[in-house]
Amino acid sequence: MQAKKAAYHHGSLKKSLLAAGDLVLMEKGFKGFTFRECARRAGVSHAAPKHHFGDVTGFLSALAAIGFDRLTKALIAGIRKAKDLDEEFLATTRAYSKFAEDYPEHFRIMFRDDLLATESVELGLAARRTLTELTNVILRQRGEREISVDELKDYTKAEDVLGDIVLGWCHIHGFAHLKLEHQLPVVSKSMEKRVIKASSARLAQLIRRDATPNLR
Amino acid sequence: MQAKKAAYHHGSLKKSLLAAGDLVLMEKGFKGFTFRECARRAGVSHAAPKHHFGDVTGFLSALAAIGFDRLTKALIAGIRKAKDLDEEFLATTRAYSKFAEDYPEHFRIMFRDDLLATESVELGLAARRTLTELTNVILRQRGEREISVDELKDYTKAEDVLGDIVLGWCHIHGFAHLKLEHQLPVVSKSMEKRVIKASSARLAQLIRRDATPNLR
DNA sequence: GTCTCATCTTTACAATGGCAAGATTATAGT
DNA sequence: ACTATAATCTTGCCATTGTAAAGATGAGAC
Repeated sequence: MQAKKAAYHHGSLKKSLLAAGDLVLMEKGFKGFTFRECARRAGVSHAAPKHHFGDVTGFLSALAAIGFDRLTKALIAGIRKAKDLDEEFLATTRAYSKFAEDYPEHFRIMFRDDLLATESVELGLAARRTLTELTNVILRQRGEREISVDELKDYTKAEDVLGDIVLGWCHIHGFAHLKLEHQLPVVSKSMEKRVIKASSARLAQLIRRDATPNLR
Repeated sequence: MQAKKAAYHHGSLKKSLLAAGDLVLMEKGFKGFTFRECARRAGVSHAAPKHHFGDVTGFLSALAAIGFDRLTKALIAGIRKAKDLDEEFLATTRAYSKFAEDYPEHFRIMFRDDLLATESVELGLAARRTLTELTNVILRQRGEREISVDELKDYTKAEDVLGDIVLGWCHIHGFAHLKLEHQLPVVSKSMEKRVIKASSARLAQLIRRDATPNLR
C-alpha cells in the first residue's frame, strides 16, 4: 500500500482519478469540484490528470458516463421488480427520480451539453445504453419487440415509437429534474407520492392505448 | 454619457450590472461568466458588484429571475395566439422550448438549485409567476377557473390539479430540457415537429379527459 | 542493454472570488 | 447651511484555480 505512494508511476491513475472525482462530486458538489482537488485525493500532482483526461471537460465527460451507467443499472433493477406494465412504468419513473436524488451532481453534469465533450464515445455509448432501457420500457408498454436504440433510426415505426418515447421520457425526466431543483409545487411528501403514481398510471395507459392487457 | 464615467457613484449600477450579466451569459455562456467580466462591462471595479449582489450566487439569482420573467412573457405571448385548447397546449410547449433555445444559459441556471440563493424573494416570485401561467394552462384545459399559484395549496381540488400540472409541466419541461441538452434521439427536424405536435395533442386530451369541447 | 515514449512532477502564469481598508459622495438630521 | 452618517465604489491583497511548458522517471520494445 505504502509502496504505491513511492512509485513514480501510479499504475492505475485513471481509475483512481475517476474514483476521486466521483467522491468529490458527491461530497463537495459541482461547485467544489476542481481538477486539483481530485488530483490531491488521488495522491498525485495537480498536472497529472491532464495526460488521462485532457481538460476538465474530458474529465467531467468520463464522470458523466459513470453516471449514465449507474442510472442504467438503477433502471434495470427497478424494472425487474415490477409485476405488471403499470408497475413497471411507475418503477422506471421512481428509479430515475431516485437516481437524481442519490446522485444530484452527477445528474446535473450528465445533462449539461456545454460542459461535456460531445465527441466522447464512451459518454455517447453510456447515454445510449440508458436510452435503450427507456426505449424498451416504452416498447413493452406498446407490447412490441424490444430493440437497441441504434436500431431506432431504421425502425419502420420509428416516428410512432419516438412519439411515445417523448411522452414517456419527457415525463420521467421532467419530473426528476423539476423535483431535484425544487421547482414542483409540493404540498406534502405523501401527496407527491400519490400524484406521481396516478400520473404515471395515466400516462402508461395513454402509451399503451389500452390495447394490451396490463401484464408482462 | 461620458459624464457618467467620471462619476464616482454610478447611479444605476445594479441595473447596469444586470444588463452586463445578461449579455455575458448569452455571449460567453456559464463557463465564461465571471463576476469580474460583468464588472468590466459595466465600467466599474471588480469589487463593485459585491455591494449590490453579495456573492456570485446572489447575482445569478437575480439573472435567473430575469430569465423566469422572460419565460413568463414568452408563455403569455404564445398562449395568446392559440385558437383552441389543443393549440394552446402545443403553443405552451413550443414557447417553453423556444425560450430554452433562445436563452440556453439562462434556462440552465434557472433550474440549478445549488447555484441560486433559495432565499431570494424576487427569484421566488418570478418562478411563481411562471408557474402560475403553466397552472392556468392546465386549468383551462380542465375547463376550470383560473387561479394564482398561491391559491393552489388551499384549492379543494389541489391534489387533482397538481396531478395534471405534473402531467403537463413535466412533459413540457422534460422536452425542452432534453432537447436543449441534445439527448433526444432526433432523426430529423421535421419529424421532431410532428412528434411534439402529436404528443402535445395526446397529452392535452388526457388532461382534458375529453370532457370539455376543444374551444376556449 | 539501450532507446523510445508514456507517465508524472515542477515551475510558471494569468485569471478568479472574496476580503479589508480606504476614497468619495449622497443623504438625513439639526 | 453644516455636519455626521451611511451608502457606494476603488485599490490592493491573497489563496486558489486551469492550463501550458519543460524536466524527471521508469516501463516496455527492440
